[in-house]
Amino acid sequence: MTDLSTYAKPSVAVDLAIMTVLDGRLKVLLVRRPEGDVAGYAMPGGFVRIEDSLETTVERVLAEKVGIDDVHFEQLATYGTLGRDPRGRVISIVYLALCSADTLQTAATGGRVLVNLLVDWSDQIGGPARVNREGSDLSLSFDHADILGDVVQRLRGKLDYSSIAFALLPDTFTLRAVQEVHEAILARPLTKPPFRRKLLDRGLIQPTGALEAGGAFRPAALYELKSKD
Amino acid sequence: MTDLSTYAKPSVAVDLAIMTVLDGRLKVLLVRRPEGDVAGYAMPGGFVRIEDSLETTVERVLAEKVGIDDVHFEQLATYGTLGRDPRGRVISIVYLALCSADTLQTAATGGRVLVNLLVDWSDQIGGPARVNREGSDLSLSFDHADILGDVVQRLRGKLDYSSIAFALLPDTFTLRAVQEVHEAILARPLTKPPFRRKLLDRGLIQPTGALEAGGAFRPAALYELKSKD
DNA sequence: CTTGTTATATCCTAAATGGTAATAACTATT
DNA sequence: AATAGTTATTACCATTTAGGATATAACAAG
Repeated sequence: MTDLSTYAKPSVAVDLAIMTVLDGRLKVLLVRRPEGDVAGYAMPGGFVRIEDSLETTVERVLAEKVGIDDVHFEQLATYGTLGRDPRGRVISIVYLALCSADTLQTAATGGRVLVNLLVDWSDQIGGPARVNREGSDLSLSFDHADILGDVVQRLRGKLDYSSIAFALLPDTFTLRAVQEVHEAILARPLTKPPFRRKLLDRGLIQPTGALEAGGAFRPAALYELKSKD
Repeated sequence: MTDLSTYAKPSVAVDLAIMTVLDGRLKVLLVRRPEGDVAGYAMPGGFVRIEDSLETTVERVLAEKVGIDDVHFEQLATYGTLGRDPRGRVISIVYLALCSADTLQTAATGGRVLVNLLVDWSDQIGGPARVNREGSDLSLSFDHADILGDVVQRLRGKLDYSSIAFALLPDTFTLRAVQEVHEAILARPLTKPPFRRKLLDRGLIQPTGALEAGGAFRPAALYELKSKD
């Protein structure tokens, strides 16, 4: 290998797809870009400093730009096409961050908005995402429409064999709540009994013994994630 | 966002896990690192120049450092832990590259070696990889043992729903050859009839009409990938 | 023409899947 | 206190899928 400082270096950033499910819909948190800069709405992100790891950078963006912490996040993919950022050569490492809806709603102030995220099924290749708020579509900056399309596709693929759905739920939850999260991500209805069976057979969750409160009809049992055993 | 040139930038590299199946074993192409540098064997890689896209960099490494082209490759993950390269801050974007065994064998000259790659199953979490050649283990540079562990895990996961297995085979192949590739990657035997059925039911391949030549017993039918329809 | 070996097809069992219908449990109302 | 209304949970069935054992077919070599 050659000396590390011989050539001009690209900039490296992390971009965060911070997602949740609210009212049966998949949402993502975007920031409105300032005037005079690149137009539209974008995922929050920040540059990776030479003394920070990727994870540290993610946590810094979450804290400083979004004002939340303690959320589950995982790396998805890295985008480095030339010209994807008109201001210069930027390579973006995209992370998926998941948290419950109430946390995100409090974070959606000022230039931050929580918007609906729509991605077609279209022969399991996905395609770019569309975002809208109160009926009107918003335009996405950079290549973020393509990225968010990929993000949703990966989310759908991981749903069955990972435990990401629980990252979108509070500590205790009903089986119906889990199903609603799955339906929002997959954008299609699921039938209850097989869903319950598969979920319980996976052995990831256990009943707490408590029941859902406040409902008008028969209360559902509350479950929680098993601790690792 | 801030000005792109305010802070010192990390270096960005691509590292290639160039893999094949030979004699029923999963192999990876490594380069012996020069004396006086970081010790051990490593994946071939190169720095991402500011005027090159990630894909261009991959193709450059394949051509200049390995001497092959026209191989299937796809991005896997990005590694950016502090201290993973003792020479400086390097973020590595890891690509998986797959090609047929004969291509790789001709490339394995000089400092390049084609070695066995072993990763335990261990409760589907993977763990670090081990590599050996002619019975003796080789030591891996940097964090490449951990990376190669992740690589094999991803390879195993994608085997059933993607067409990566065919990237390891010549243009026409027998069903048995496909099964051998799967068995080498999964490191366990598979039963023939269900494997054949699932493979054919997926509709990705079609018989060419020709038969395998040179064998001592009943020749198998040759298949090829269907063109996209 | 026989034998050895592998390729391919047939069949069976068990498990997972997708769904419908019945029952249970609770709230709210009368 | 009884009843209606709604949802949670269970029971059950039909279909498909996976895994595997066995039989048959096809070719080469002697």
